[in-house]
Amino acid sequence: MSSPRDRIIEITFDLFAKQGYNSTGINQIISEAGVAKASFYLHFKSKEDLCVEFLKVRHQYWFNELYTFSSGTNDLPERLIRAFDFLIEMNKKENFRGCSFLNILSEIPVDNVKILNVIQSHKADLRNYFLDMLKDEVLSDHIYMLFESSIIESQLFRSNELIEKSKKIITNLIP
Amino acid sequence: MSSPRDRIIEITFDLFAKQGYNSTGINQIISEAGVAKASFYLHFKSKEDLCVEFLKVRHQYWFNELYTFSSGTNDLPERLIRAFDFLIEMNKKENFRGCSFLNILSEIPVDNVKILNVIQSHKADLRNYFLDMLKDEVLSDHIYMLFESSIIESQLFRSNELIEKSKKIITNLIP
Amino acid sequence: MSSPRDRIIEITFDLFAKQGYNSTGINQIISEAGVAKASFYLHFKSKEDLCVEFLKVRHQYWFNELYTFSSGTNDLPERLIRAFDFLIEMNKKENFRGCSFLNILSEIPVDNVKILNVIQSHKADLRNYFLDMLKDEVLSDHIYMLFESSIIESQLFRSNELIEKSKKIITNLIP
Amino acid sequence: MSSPRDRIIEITFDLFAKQGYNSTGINQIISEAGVAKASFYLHFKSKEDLCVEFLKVRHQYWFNELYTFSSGTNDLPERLIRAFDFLIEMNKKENFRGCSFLNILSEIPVDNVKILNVIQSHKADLRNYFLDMLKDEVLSDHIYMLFESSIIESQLFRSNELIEKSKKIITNLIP
DNA sequence: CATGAATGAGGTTTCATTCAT
DNA sequence: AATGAATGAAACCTCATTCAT
Repeated sequence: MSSPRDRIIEITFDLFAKQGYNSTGINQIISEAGVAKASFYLHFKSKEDLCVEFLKVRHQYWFNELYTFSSGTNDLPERLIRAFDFLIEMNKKENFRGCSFLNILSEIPVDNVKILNVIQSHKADLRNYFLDMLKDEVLSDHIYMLFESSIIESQLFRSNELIEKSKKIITNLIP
Repeated sequence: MSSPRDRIIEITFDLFAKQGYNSTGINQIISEAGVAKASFYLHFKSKEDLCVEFLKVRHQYWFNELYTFSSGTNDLPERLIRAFDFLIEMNKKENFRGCSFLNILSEIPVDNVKILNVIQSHKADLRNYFLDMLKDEVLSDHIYMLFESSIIESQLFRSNELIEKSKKIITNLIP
Repeated sequence: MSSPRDRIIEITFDLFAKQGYNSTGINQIISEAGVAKASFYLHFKSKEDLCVEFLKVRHQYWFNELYTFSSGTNDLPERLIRAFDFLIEMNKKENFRGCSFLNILSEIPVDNVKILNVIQSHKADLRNYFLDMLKDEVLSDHIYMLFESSIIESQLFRSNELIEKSKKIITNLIP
Repeated sequence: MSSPRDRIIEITFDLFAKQGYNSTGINQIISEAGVAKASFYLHFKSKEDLCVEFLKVRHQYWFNELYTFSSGTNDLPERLIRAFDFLIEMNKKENFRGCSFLNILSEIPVDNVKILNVIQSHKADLRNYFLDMLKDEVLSDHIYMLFESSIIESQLFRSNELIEKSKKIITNLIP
């Protein structure tokens, strides 16, 4: 059996993504991880600290999945389309729970800089992901914004409709 | 002095928009509204009910402000640009708190259909707002998605940068 | 049966005096008072608040008992002696638990002004009690200090020895 | 670098005197001493044990300082006055934190005999300090009590006023 | 229509101590 | 002799909601 710390992170990964930050209590985490409460606080200074750790793990996981999903082609438009198909895949896997980073952004007080920084950093990386591919800041940000909307609107309407529409739109945008 | 119900709604309007749904407790609401606890539950079956009411009021308010801000021109591109300028105005007024509807979407459990419906309805109206103007579903959804991203990204980065970029992009999109 | 608030105060009165401030938890108080936790916080903003309330009640009680015990004579030396006999009485009744005010003074952080003020106020009243009787500040403070020591030393040694010695001393001090 | 045990004692000496017994956690002690948790319990059976050790070290320290401060004169009244001036010096050095022994007396449960004995022993030594000087039990206990009050009242009122008053009083007491 | 007291369930965090290595 | 992870129990406090009046 894995270490308490690992079990906490594993369970947190599931619960935060599924239920959100505020709806997931320490009690549920330690209970499902089979860990004593004091053990939790041995490894994480606070729930906020756990959140930062979660976001970092999620960041790793999410980009890994994206890379894996998009690899296998060097065709630029194809790679872009695959990024959006990745969203469809994630919606299927996670039942339209949207973006953990944006969800937590909505849950934290405006002055929580520690968490905000991690979220900003994640999205900055995503912006760069598109910029690296397209080498055109206006175009890449354009697509980044369609990508972000695609996540949110599919979460809102529990549907991939606008993701599909985005795919069509960007097909026409790319030279 | 206005009725207890009105005072509750008025205060809720401020607090939910400013602090979010979960961070605003019933106690704070009734205390700032100067209303007894039981009086609150006389007018609202639950906090969820109040949330629905809040979203309806917010819906009214938000579209009124948008209409007011966009009126005064019949030029199509100009009206579109003004919609985005309205976001800048709101960010200034509400300190980059983002969209109350999307924020609450992130805060509620996935199975809360009652609230979800109100949020979906609001965003459907917004989609129609652009569709009515543009009469082209692909184009209007395209702009709708840029609009949604503009809200979220400005909330995330506490900056109007991507709103301004969107304005430039749509200028080139409109025939 | 009395109100929850009264039961809380009654139980607190016993527990704080018997066990001290830090050794008495909210859980024990509400459990012995037969009151829900939220009911406690309905009436007291915090444990610190309860402490202030306790000290005020204790202040009332203690001076009432002192007055009662010392009444029945107008002879000055006799009244003074009775004040010290009152300490013996209290030690018997409360098993040498000493002074609640001084005990709590030792338990709070140095910067807790709210509680400190109440304690200072109590002791200032006691100093004035002797000053009013003796009309001589040096003499009254002299006796006040013997009185304070009498409390503490009897608590420390679980004995009335130094109270008795103080009685002999002040008999020689009074003209 | 000194041994873990010594570092623990050194840090404890500072923290217990500054923050009190209950407000100082084992975690803070080992963290500031740079010692592992288990190493602590290797040297001390319990926090209570550490407390006993602390009181013994404090006892040594306190009397040493008192002797040092009072030496340099063989004049009896002068030596007595210096004892009270020593209190003023300690208040200055330790910011009116009072007597560690009496503070801990207030913090421990009434039935903690182990710690109680050490405190009683310290104060018995202090009583003997005055008795050895004065050879008159009534007078020495009289002054001992003024001394004890002086400590406590200066802690309570964050002022040396009653110490100064005690000095005047005892000047008149000594033949 | 209005009230304020009362609640059960849960929140996050910290305590002194022990165990396996 | 030394360690750091793990713990059960308890700390103080807040949540949305209901009840008796």
